[in-house]
Amino acid sequence: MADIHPEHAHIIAQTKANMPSEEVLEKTADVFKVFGDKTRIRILSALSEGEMCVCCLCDLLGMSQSAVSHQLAVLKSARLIKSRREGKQIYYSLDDAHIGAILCTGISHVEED
Amino acid sequence: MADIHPEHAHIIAQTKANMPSEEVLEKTADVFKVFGDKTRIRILSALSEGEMCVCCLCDLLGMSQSAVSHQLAVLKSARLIKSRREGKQIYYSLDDAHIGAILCTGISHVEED
DNA sequence: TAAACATATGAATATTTGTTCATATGTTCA
DNA sequence: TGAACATATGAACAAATATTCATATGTTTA
Repeated sequence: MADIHPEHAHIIAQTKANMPSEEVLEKTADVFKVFGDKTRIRILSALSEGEMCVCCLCDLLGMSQSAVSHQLAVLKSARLIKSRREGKQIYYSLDDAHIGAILCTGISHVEED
Repeated sequence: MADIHPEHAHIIAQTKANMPSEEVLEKTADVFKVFGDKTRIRILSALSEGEMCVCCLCDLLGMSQSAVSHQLAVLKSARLIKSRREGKQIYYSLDDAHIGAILCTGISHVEED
């Protein structure tokens, strides 16, 4: 491993000073981690069109109810989606405008290649 | 697992029609997956201040050269960063303005809690 | 209230992934 | 050209995670 060159020391110090706290960086990574799964992205993409119940999501995704519910739980505990009960069914929707924005930015980045 | 209610069928069809292709969704998840690690977020955050060589990153992050290089390889193969050689050292920087934007959006989302 | 329905959840398994260790590659300087 | 330096990389291991299976919880309807 290389030693730090003296002339780089102040750049390191300055960069360190300008960076967000470790806590913020860790939480940010955790948010992106939740976006970083194909099933969850498909769910978020579907919900960006409007709220939807679990059975519709299962049909739309072609996945088991259990797998979908597990991922919904992950999304909800990260506060990317929220839920609403109507009778026997539970409707999910994006929690926040930020969520749709982050999703869109990511999709645009991919599509602009 | 529940059956689809007939009155939901058209919502499913319509949502499906409006969603990006499976390929785009998968690539989008892959991009976010790369953002979804604390070490890589710390690297990206540091590079958002300007280019930096590997040994500086190691010092800044307090991590081994090998661990940092492995993550730099991941970031580079996903085209989130690019590199430039100057003598013995290799300088890394963000590949694209999009990368900084996505990072900022995520950090803002976390900080606004 | 019992049965049917919609969804949630714990445990187990298989896969993915981040770090370490050892070593290879490529560059400069004496 | 050989030694020192800066970085990359393959293999191995440990930790994290997505799905399946079985079952539990909560709601409605007959």
